[in-house]
Amino acid sequence: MVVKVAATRTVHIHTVNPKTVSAVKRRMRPNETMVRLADTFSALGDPARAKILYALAQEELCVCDLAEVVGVTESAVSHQLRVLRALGLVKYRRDGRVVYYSLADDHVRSLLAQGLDHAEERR
Amino acid sequence: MVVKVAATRTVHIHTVNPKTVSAVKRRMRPNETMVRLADTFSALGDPARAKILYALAQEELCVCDLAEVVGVTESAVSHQLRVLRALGLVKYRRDGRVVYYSLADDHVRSLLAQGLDHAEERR
DNA sequence: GTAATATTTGAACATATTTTCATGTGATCC
DNA sequence: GGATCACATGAAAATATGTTCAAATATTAC
Repeated sequence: MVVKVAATRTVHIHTVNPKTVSAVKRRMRPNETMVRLADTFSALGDPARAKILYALAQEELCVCDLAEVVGVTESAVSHQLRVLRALGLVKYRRDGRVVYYSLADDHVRSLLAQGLDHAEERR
Repeated sequence: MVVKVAATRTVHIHTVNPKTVSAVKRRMRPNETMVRLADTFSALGDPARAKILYALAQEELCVCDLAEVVGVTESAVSHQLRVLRALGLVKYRRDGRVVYYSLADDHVRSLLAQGLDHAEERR
């Protein structure tokens, strides 16, 4: 629906099913929550990071071994690990000059498993 | 470990735990699978798309109502719906000039639920 | 102390993603 | 038929993201 808001400006105020819209809006989670949700999924949404997490789902690994497993440079892995750390998805411990990373909790493990179900079920 | 591969070139051949590396590599899924996995998570990895999917997890909605719920333009929603369609995450039906979208299957619904668990559990 | 190793960091670059805006298409209403 | 509405699409613009390379930090070995 086109509505005139000034002599020269019009605006669309569409809502085909206003009741449905307000019901769904009411049930929508706060923006902050949805952004955090999206951030979590984003973390899994890059092949390198998905591989890192899948590898860590099996065993604790140090940066250089992760780089070898994933097939990218250590620097690239380190940058990715920083975002995973910031999201609280991985934790680490230092042993001498080697830093071992592992999954922060089982949430990620089950998200990965469920995502793989979907990705591997095939047409 | 730095290895000289030519008079002027050196290369790092790091592997702190070679056995672990080969074990994890052996269990790693094919690259194609991991890319598809990442693609699926990417779809959920944008706030607008996450909101769209969360809304559709409740009810079938048309494009303009989705735009209203999510708080972006219809054009933007339409573009996002195209990527969700391409990934087989949503389906749609036409009713006159209105197009109603809904979730393609329950996979996404459970991924969303599980992601929300993580996003809402606090710190 | 110096040298070497494992990792982190910063900045530049390349690439991808998202939104906007204008236009195109299909359907209904008159 | 023409006008309008709901949606889709393309290209440009604005952002964001990921990798690379060089340099910095932390730890150990000597």
